[in-house]
Amino acid sequence: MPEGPSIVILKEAVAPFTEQTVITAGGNASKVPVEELEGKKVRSFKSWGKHLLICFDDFYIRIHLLMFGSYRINDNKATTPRLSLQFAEGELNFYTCSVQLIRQSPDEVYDWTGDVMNPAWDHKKAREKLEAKSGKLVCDLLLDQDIFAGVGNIIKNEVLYRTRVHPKNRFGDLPEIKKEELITEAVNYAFDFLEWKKAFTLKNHWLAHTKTTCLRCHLPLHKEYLGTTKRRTFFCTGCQILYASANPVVPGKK
DNA sequence: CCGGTTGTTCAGCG
DNA sequence: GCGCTGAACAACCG
Repeated sequence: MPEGPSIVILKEAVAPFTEQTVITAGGNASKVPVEELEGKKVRSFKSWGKHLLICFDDFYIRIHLLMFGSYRINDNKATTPRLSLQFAEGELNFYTCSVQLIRQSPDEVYDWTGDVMNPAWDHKKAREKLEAKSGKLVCDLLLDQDIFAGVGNIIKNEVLYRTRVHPKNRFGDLPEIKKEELITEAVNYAFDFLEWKKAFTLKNHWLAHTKTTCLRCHLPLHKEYLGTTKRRTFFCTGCQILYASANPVVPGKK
């Protein structure tokens, strides 16, 4: 469930527990001293990219749902939660996720301007970070959480399709207008994703992700595992342009 | 029933 | 000590 917009939905769903005191805390997140949460008040819920932050006075809990994480609000599953918080009026359960207790303020840890869902998102800074990594492939850069925190594999595929950019372009080889579009559409698509996910219609809106035919060209879509992390990538070689490289990669050389 | 995945971390290597 | 890569991990869907 976990790209940035899904975490925003989670953050909104748990907001009613703000300023509530944890009565009992449990779970099998062995590294987290859960008993320390008991009797403490949740001051706020924040999100950064794919992280949900449960903020207390002197520390915060960082939840990352990874690929298979799930949660239940005022409900539970048969399995042991990684983290369970019981309040006077309800409970919060997180399963199969990464849980960390961090004794810092989120402001000391996170660059809010790098989160595509955050009002503090800074397009210009993203552009600078991209220029600094301009030799890398756009399919990798969109997944780079230091640049586009919250963007995941679905958003990556859809943004590349929308902007008609071939995933194997190096950022530096894109024309100026495409460089800008890539950044703009990463944010636009993330917010479209949010609205569609809330309406339970997200999948209906996929144009490339999991698709086999290009809606624009009616050509078969390619499915390849691309980039340093070899993630599933859907693209059309008819309308997603691979721009000529100013500095071609020499085979056998980096 | 099995294969595949909306993701990250870390060990091991050069 | 670094940067890179591949393995490991996980649960649910089709």
